[in-house]
Amino acid sequence: MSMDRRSGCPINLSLEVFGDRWSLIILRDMIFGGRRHFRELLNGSMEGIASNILADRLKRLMELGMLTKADDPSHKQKAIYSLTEMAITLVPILAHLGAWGRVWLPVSDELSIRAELLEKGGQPMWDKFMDELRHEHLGMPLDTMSGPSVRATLQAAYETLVASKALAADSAA
Amino acid sequence: MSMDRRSGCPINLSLEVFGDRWSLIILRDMIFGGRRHFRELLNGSMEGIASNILADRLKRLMELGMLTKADDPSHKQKAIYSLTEMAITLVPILAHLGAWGRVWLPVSDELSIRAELLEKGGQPMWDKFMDELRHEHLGMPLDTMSGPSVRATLQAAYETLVASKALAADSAA
DNA sequence: TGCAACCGATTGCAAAATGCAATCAGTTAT
DNA sequence: ATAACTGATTGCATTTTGCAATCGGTTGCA
Repeated sequence: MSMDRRSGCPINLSLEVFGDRWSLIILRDMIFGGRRHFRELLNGSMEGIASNILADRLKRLMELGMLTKADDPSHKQKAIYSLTEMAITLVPILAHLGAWGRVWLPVSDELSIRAELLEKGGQPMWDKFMDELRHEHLGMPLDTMSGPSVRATLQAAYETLVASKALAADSAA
Repeated sequence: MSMDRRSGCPINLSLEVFGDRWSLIILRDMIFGGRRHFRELLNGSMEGIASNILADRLKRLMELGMLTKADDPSHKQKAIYSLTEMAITLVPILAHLGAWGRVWLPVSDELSIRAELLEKGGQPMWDKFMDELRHEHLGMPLDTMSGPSVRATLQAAYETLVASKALAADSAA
């Protein structure tokens, strides 16, 4: 990986980390989708990432310190990718990014419900989510065990909306 | 510009808008640097953008609704680029991005002082800044005229730091 | 034991994006 | 007159991307 930096500006450096069309998509799928394996990321990606691009970005994100890789004890070939603290602290940025996109871009209802809830939940919800991610990826103890996980909450809202949309489409047909 | 979207996910759509290495740099220079003209952006860019890339991105950002272009009455050839509301609302995202980069990436002291002040100022400072940008780019009245502008405050802090660094380097030599 | 499915990648290749230098025609200041 | 400056455009070499096929090894099942 090229380590030549264009400038020491924080925004520029951040852009050099995830200013491409795939890195943040992969992190999104790990954070919100709970994906940890290559194949999960490959097949689960809504946007259809190619396997060579995925391999390249995983390697790059590891070199940047955003991910770590470990052997899966249940399968000699399987690797488990984990988020580092550096990646987990992207949660507020992802929340803002989703909120901005929801206002200004042609988002789909189903896919933006998560962003809406995350925006409404604000910093307390982001803190809870980051705490859960630290537990899941770094093995840290959960600060507080209060109700369903943030990811489960978001996922449930998404599935409820998809189901109600399907129902509406059925009754219209 | 290609309008085919990979998915309706807010994060993905946001990434399709500025998930490249230059778009956000240009917006940064317009927002924090106050640049409005092609040459200002071309020569003032710390990262050294090429003129063809700049022309392409300006066109693209206009098509996306992030910028508008107007004639400069003082010079028949000059064009003035203005931020739209869509671009102005990126301020909190840029603030978060800068804050994240300051923590995790090898930023330079001089260039990160702005990000530090913007982070410490929080939402009130971001609101004031957006208000000033609306005045500057959209001709809207200033809500409150209170002290120096946010941009001037950030710029002054930057210059003070550069001067003190130069002084320290002199005394060491 | 054979075999299909699955594992994380890698390879070859075409297409697109990028970076760089030179250049453009029109405008302005001297 | 002319030199500098305006927002670009062009040509070209290099790099990155996207896609499809494939790799060698592992696993679960018959």
